[in-house]
Amino acid sequence: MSPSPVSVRALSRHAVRAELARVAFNEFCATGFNQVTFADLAGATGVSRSTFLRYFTNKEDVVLFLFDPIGDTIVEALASDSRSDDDWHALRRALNPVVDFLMRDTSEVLAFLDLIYETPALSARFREKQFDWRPNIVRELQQTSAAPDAPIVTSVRVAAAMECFAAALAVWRESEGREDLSTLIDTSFNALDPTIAAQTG
Amino acid sequence: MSPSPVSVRALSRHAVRAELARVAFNEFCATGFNQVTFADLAGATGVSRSTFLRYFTNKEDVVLFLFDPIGDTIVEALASDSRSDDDWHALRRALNPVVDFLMRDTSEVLAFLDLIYETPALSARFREKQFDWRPNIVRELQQTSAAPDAPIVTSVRVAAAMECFAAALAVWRESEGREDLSTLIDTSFNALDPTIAAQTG
DNA sequence: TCAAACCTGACACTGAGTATCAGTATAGCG
DNA sequence: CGCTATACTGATACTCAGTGTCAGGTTTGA
Repeated sequence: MSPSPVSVRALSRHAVRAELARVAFNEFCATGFNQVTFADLAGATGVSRSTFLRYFTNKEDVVLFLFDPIGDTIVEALASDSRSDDDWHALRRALNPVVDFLMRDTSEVLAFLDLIYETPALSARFREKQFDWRPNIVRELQQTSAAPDAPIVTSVRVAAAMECFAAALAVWRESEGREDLSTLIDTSFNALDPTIAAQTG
Repeated sequence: MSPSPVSVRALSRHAVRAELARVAFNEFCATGFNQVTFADLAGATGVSRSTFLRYFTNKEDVVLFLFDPIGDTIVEALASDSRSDDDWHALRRALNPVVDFLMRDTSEVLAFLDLIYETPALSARFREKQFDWRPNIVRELQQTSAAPDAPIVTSVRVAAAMECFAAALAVWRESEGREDLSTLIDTSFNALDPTIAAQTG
């Protein structure tokens, strides 16, 4: 038998990671992110500090690694898009699977966002993570397009789209999940479209 | 005599800060940002580690504090704007004084940007700094406008404008200052204006 | 001249993140 | 089944950023 594409070790590693993160998240919520040390987490999870640190590159990643799939989700959505219209509408559509992903368990996501938004260090890393998604998205858009625009043009559109998503997510959290995330994203995207959002001045 | 608005101590502090930063910048360029420790900087500047740390909140700030005035510059530009048209054009105009500020000494600014862009920790903090400018800009826009839009709408526009600036600055640096920064900013802003940038699809 | 405010260097401390190493468990192969 | 590669683990030691405190000295403003 050839080595299985998903090795047993990788599965185990994934499971351990999830369990460590689960326990750690409770600690963070109870005591505050900055107050909890790796030594505390080691004690709470029953694993050594060394081992804990081997599963996460830094403390913020213990919370934020859950959002890692989003970047790839966007890229894949763009790849499987018919691309009959412009970048902006394609980017808007590419966020739909992300919304689906977040809506799988809204109360869990809201709990995570609460912790993130009230912890500056986590907010900062969260923005970094979103920033890191951009290059792949830009590349995908440029490859898919029949007549790609200048790199700076595509980059700016992607950056703006990600900021629209971020702004919508922030408002959605403030509403404690009561407002509709898709509608908020639409509002954000329309805010940059002068043909739709005519201003009074 | 009433206490002078700019005290002698504040002046001194400002001068010391500038000198410390100047020496530190040379060290960073010569040895690499991450390789230089606060102990090294203390040695190079002839001041104690404690004192050095009292002048800067963190290592990144030693380099980035030079860009602090930009946020206020944008707000002031908006405040003194006639606001005869929409947010987007007002934001574009508000960047003109920033361009002037950066063009006072292009070679120095380019040297700083080189160090920043090749040091991930500095890039991240630089983005954080730009992010911190946003709330004040949003507030100014909302206060100035006769009929302000919803907060999320203004926030998204400000975020997009700042990303346009960042993208233009990055390209300007890549061109080693040969391209025109104002033109690059125009290109960025137009990339988000579908009435101007008609796409081929 | 005096007191309050401030600056400085020295020192001690916490905690994140890195690196190494010996011992152990496991996967895959003959 | 046994062998060997490889990966996981905990212990330990280390570097360095950043915080806090304290005593001694300097400046400021009255």
